[in-house]
Amino acid sequence: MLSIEQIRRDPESVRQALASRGEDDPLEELLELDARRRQAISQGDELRARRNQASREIGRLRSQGNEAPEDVVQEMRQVGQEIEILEQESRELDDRIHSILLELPNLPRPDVPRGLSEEENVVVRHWGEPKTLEFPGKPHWDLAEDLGIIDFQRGVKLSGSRFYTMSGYGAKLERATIAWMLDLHSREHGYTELMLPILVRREVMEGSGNLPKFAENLYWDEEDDLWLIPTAEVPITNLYRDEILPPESLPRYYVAQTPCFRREKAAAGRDTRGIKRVHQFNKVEMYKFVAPESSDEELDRLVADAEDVCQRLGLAYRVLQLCTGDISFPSAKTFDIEIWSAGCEEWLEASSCSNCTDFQARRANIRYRSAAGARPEFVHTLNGSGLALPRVIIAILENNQQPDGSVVIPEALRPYTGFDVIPAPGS
RNA sequence: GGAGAGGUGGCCGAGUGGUUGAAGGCGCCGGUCUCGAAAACCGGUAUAUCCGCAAGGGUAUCGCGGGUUCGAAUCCCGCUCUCUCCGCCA
Repeated sequence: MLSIEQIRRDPESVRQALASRGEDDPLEELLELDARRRQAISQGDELRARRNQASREIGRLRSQGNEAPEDVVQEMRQVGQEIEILEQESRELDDRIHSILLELPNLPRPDVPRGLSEEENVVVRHWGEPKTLEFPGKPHWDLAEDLGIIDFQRGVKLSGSRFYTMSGYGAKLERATIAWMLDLHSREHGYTELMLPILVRREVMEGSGNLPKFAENLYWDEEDDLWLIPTAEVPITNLYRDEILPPESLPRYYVAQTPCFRREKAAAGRDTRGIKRVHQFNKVEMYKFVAPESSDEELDRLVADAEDVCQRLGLAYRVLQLCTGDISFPSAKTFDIEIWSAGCEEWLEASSCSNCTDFQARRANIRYRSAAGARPEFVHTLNGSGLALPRVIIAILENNQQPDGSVVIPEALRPYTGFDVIPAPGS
């Protein structure tokens, strides 16, 4: 959520920042509502001050055994009604302001490349040589099906399109990759591992920015009003909701593996083959709560931690800085990591690392004190995949496939898989 | 799912209609004392919002929402969460 104070103080730069994202701004309406709201509050406060004073006087008289003067009581009864009207007015204005603010995205950092579509994203670096196969390689949907490790038909039988099942070597490869990534981040990069609920309350979805605007991409249980998370970012963001963290408690780094659920309504018809875009997938998510002044630097280190995963798996990748029009709703600055996959011959987005500045912290009311006695400030939050499983599995399978259809397991994963190779079909 | 108990400030805990934003204690911060520390003593210690350059002042907040009243932490109604016991259950 954007700060109404900032909008009041400097509407022009907020307007420009929103325009750089391709967003129409409602600032004029917002400012007018805000002015009216503040006026209603002032008037109400003034009346309440009068009433409090009179009530105190009545109390004093009563304690001395005297009756309250009837004209004062009458007048205060009148004042009470006026207060009620003003209260209702300011509550309504507040609701309207709040609901407008909930729909506005974060403001891009000044150093984010300007542009309205993904065409304007900037490749900031490459690592590794994109793999080319010496033989006709298969895309993973053929490869995995031939190996008998992914069953698309039976996934559809259970749950419909964009669902799949994994078995045998495939299931073990996924589990091993998750365990290895969690160990890497927790043992070597300083993250604390978490196990989290994947069903969350409505307000938790609001805190992370997924509601109210993106409801159609979420699965929802109506009876209990619980929502299936599209990423671990959602529960982690809300861990410290409505808390004031003491000094010295930042930064905090967390890592968690959860299933992620996405309806993919907006992408209907896209990427329908294979496991690149599915309704349920596993993801290892990194997350940071940091002091505002350090968030840009922390983002760079977050990206580096995600890159480390790719490097250790020997996956060639490129890092993109997303332009103003392509960063996600809560983000002020985002880097994507795309890994090369030799079968379908494309760059696959395996990680998206964002600095959400105080946007989620304001929504979820997460604050901290920089020093004992200091005024509470909103923290900055960052999130990044480290990494998203299906796409890592795609790249591992496609890049490491052999002419006979077998797949060699990356060295780093072998202690976790317990096998070095997924044997060729029929062997 | 059934029955009961309960949600007060960073924590514990008092408080059943009137100068109570809230006693007392703990914790924390500052000071006195000390070579230094401990102890003791003194003082300070919530958040949000509005007005104000500031100093300062007003208002709101005792789980949440509503009601009664000149006035609600205190009374009434609804909701919610926690705990205990029973039932069910991986």
